[in-house]
Amino acid sequence: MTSAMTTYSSPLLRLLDERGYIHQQTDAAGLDALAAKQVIPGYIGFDATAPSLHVGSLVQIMMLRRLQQTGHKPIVLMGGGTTRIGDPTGRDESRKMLDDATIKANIASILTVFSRLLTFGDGPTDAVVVDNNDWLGKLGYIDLLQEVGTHFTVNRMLTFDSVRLRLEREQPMTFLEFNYMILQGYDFRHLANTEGARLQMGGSDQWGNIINGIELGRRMDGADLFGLTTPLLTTADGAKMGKSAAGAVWLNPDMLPDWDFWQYWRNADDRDVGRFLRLFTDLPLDEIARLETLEGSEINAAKVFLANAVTALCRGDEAARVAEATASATFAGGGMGEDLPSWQVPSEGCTIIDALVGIGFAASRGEAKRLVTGGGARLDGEAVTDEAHAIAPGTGEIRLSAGKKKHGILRTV
RNA sequence: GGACAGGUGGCCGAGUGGUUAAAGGCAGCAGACUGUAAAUCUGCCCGUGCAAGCGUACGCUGGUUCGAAUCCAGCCCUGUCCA
Repeated sequence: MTSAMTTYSSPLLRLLDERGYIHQQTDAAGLDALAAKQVIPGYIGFDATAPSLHVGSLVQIMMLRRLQQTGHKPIVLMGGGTTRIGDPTGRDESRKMLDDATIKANIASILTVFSRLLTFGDGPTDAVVVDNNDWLGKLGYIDLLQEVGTHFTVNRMLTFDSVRLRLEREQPMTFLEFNYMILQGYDFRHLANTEGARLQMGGSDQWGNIINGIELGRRMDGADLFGLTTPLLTTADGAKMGKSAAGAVWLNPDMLPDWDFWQYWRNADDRDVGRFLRLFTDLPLDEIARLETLEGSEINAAKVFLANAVTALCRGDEAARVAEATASATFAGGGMGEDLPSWQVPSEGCTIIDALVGIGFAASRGEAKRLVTGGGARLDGEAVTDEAHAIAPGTGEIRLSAGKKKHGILRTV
């Protein structure tokens, strides 16, 4: 842990420190000195279990961005190989295995977001992408045991949280999963040799895995490697970041509409605003300091700024602009914006229940009925409590609301 | 391979023949209060239906019974201990 008193000489660590990225470091002074005198290739590994990362990974991506902003070289490590095993960290049960084609497709999809946040290329500080399947896939079992296995003791592996917790809860851990940390450690050593990587970053839950890599590099090559972790991001009310009502807050637009992405940030807890602005935007610190002292309804201005900035970064300026316009039309004006979800009412008309299900505000007809009965459904701002309430065709665009925050457009033409 | 314990709704966890669509908690949704915040209070929380009801559901497959999440058999999976 770093204290606020720490002063760094390198722009990299100063920036990371000021903006709240640092949780633990293996050798703060050593890394600071190195960062002050040379370009540091640093990497973070990402899982390929889904076609998109969600906002829980955004801190990590932003760290790579900060690395590049301060003149260093980000390496994006896609876990094509390790995903075939499955990281046991933080999981109380094994997860299902993915086939190679799915993993490949996931990686391609995940990478689309990175291109917005990082500059890729061949230059000394340009970001590069590597896939650990390229080297782990080639490693034979005997080679692995001989090369890497001798540097790990089971005694120590058993003390790792990822293993220990599983055992304590009497949950199964397969031998396959048990090997995850060995392979992940090997990644660092490999990247140090092939890409000159000196720094691995990650969430605080990756601390153990990172240490393994540093240790392995030291033992096998005498390399001097560094590790740095971010605090585990939870929202102010204690929930893990990245989950919302509808599920995960995905970074890819095809998995979550811009409007919902924008709303996620707009609805942030008061207490999170300053922290999020520091982590997820490039706004200068004195400006953030000003915004986060806003109180009462004024803090909403800061939330709008946050939503705009993060959406622009991950989805593009246009997406942010449209979402904000939609929000001000919808919430302030009581009207409708172009970004709201919409649904075409069938030509013969339908009931409000059909519309709620059709537009996706209710998962089943029963749920829609409960919503109506509970007084949470509104048409053009008027509460509708009659389940049979009909929506006639040919009455133009009607604003359908479910609760305070979900709004959509019914087209009846 | 053996002994023992266990597999319940998104999660945790009661339930050991009918009153059980299954206690309680968490998460979630809605209402009130607010600022599209938090906290608090209230209601809801398998599907379908206006409803009565019907259909699904307690690891899987069979069986006993008027009736099974609950009893029996076989199988699958997990844990602990033993070989």
